[in-house]
Amino acid sequence: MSRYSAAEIEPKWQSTWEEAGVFTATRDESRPKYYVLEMFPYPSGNLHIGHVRNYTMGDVVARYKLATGHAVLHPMGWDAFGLPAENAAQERKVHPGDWTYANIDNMKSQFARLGLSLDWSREFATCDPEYYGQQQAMFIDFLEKGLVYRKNAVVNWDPVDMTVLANEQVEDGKGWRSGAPVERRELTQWFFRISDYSEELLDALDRLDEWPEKVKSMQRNWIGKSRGLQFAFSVIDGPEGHDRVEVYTTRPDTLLGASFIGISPDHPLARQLERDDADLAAFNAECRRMGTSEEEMEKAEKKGFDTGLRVRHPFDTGWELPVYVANFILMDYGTGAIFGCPAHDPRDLEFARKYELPVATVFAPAMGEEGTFILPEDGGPAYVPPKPETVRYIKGFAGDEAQTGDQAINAAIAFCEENGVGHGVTKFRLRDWGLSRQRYWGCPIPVVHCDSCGVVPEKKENLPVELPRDIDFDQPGNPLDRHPTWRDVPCPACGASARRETDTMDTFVDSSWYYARFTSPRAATPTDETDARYWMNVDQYIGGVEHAILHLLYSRFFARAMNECGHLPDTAREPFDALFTQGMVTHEIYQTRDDQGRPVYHFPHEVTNGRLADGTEIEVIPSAKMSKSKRNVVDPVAIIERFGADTARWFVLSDSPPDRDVEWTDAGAEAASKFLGRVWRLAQDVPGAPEQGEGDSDLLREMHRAIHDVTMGIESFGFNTSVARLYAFANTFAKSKAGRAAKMQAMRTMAQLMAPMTPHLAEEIWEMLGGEGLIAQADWPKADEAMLVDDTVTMPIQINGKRRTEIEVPKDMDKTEIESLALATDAVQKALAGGEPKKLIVVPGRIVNVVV
RNA sequence: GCCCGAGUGGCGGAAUGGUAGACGCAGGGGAUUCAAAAUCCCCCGGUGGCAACAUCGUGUCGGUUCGAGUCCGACCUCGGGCACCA
Repeated sequence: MSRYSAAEIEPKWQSTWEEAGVFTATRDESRPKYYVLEMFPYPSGNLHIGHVRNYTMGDVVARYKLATGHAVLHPMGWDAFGLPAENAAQERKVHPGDWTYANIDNMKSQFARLGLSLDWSREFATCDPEYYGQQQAMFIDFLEKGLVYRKNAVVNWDPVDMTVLANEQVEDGKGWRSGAPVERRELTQWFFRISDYSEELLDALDRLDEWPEKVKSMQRNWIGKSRGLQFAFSVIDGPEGHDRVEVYTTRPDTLLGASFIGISPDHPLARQLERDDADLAAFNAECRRMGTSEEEMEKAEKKGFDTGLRVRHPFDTGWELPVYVANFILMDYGTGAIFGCPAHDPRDLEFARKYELPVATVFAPAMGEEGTFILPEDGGPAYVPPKPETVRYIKGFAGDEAQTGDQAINAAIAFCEENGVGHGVTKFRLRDWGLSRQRYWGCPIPVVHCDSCGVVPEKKENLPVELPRDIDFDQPGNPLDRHPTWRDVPCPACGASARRETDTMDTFVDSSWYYARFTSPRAATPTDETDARYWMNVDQYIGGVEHAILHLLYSRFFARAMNECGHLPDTAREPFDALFTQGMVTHEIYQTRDDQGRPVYHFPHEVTNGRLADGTEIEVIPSAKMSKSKRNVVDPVAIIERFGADTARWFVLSDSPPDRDVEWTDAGAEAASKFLGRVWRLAQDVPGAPEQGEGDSDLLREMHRAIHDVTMGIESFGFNTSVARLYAFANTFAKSKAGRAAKMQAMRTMAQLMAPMTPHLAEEIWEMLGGEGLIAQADWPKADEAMLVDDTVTMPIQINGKRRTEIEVPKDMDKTEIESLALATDAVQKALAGGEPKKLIVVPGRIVNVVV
């Protein structure tokens, strides 16, 4: 008997599939189409095990859909622009393009060994001029439609390296390379008007039935629709032009609990006041030294600066409130100014206690529900019940004394509108999408700055605006800015000498439409109408939950914007019909520190028994998402070399549910390999099995159940249960004494059921057992419903909810018969001790519960 | 800090509100073998018991229900996201 050798059979079938063009997607109006897409990878240089998991899952779906008669589109490409290439350029003196394409070559060869059912003829990288040229064309369309504009926005500025830093490059408020404290700097930048679509992006979530609830929930919160009151406090003796401070609040019902006004350090009033107030200027400067991330702002100690200004309460002109500049107020949200109500906001309470401001409770728990309620002014915590909860208003001014927060808010808005104090407004948290990056390795923004014409889009016939090849990273900052010739171009409008925009696009732009480009990757326009119409939408999108908000929201916006510019049909405004977020593969992080105490990370393969090769002991940080920067990644190539691709595929699908994180350990790959060997041997034995056997129908019954269960598993993304089911089927098969014909049928079916997961092994068995054609193109087996049900069923009998015994009954036995059988059992008789049951629950086919 | 998840044997996990622990790993025992590898078979949550069986048990505390891993509330721990990592 020959041994199962993945090294021999896998390349053989991979070339067979390729030669037969099995996975080339072609439009076929006679078949239902199915577009399955996994989030394309960043070409870091090597596949990691997370990729294997992600792409194997997509492959299972793609192969299954092919077997069920669909025209399948399953493409692959590269999310190839981005920071790591520039980091490599600085650290290793390689050109970002060379580095990227070399990585792509390497990863593509690793991909090939996994035997994925990908249509490689559609491959592209986002850094291909052909791709980003089309992106530039769309940018110009967006510009004409008013979907893009320029405004000022702050960035993290490293004053030593003289460069803009990504949030990731800011550590504890300092630049990661220079160690210099980061400053906020304002630059004129390009923005997409995604906020114009807030309402639509929010409403459409309700119709995304095949998206995970958690993702929709995160997007809803991110979009952040709120109803509130916008009104103004009048400033007493304020500086010229600042006699009012506009405030937005979602809790106008707490107006009588107001204790101070807080404005952002970037608020126009704060900027005005700091001109004549050195202390305030210093305070604002300190606030501006913080990084730009919301997380950093929220975690920072809450600080304020009393401007000395006072404002009048809108309900009582004699009531004056102090105006503080506070470091936790975002200029980007609302009006950049708030009123603080310490009794009902933990952050305001912390602030009020720190600066000894008054605390006044507006509402308390409803009558009879006070419990151990302590007034915030008496040292209790801020009282923030859910808005639908009924509370008792102590300092209410609209509506009943007892009402819900929601009712009170509505009543307060109505009251204020009637009395001329502001008006109700709906606001969204979602901000416009800043796409400018002051970097080289991205898609150039195709506009020209002309002294007489202003900002002028490049002519479409001049696209793509290609990145210059001759650049250097010897100095920090954007090489495009200091390139000797690239910037100098004639104005597309007047022909006078002008300057190219040197900002490039956020890489999220690249990944916001690649799914559409895959439908016609070589088209001379961004998309081809016929192809887009046929293939869109993506029927199943698969990727990491870390993309739950930004990438998916941006893509949803982009599809709408593309639709409005005629690049996608109306039906594709919502581009992903179904979404599956697979869990991450996690691994421990191994770290040492450099001479300045900064962390240095090490790959798992560099670590043996907690030490590096030179004997340095490493710190172990608990498992976290695998990431290039933390180096906690595992090389799947080593596993493929040792066991083969099928084993790697089988292993990543088994055990953990696909949507849950899995911690990578070496244990188990061995077991997967053993199992595949076992199936192989079982298949080899089939032709030699005796013609006549016993239990043919039992084996076939089990086969039909396996078909049913494995199919359900695949359709519901429960690949781990499909795998478990196949283990069980293999166990049954191994024990079966059935005759040759039954075994043949069962084994061919097993191969088919395994084919989406272990396609090479499946083809080999299929061929060995005389299957017709390629298993990759064979029709998916169908379960015979009649074979799925048992004639008898085991019913557990509970006494007071605890299982005590069981009875075996015909599956359609009626309730009263089951009742009498159950009551007759020894356990029930003993429990009843001659008495009557208090209650008897019989769920036919499921359970009997006797309450005594 | 805010938003979203997840917690079940030694381990990964299974379980339409209905027998908790399927399947796999590790472990133990056995068969085969001169021996080993490979393979095959059996056992395998804790406690008590020779056993039958009893009892406890799904992060913690409380609730709903005839019945809760599953539903509700509070908390703890871990993970993801927080707009320039991708």
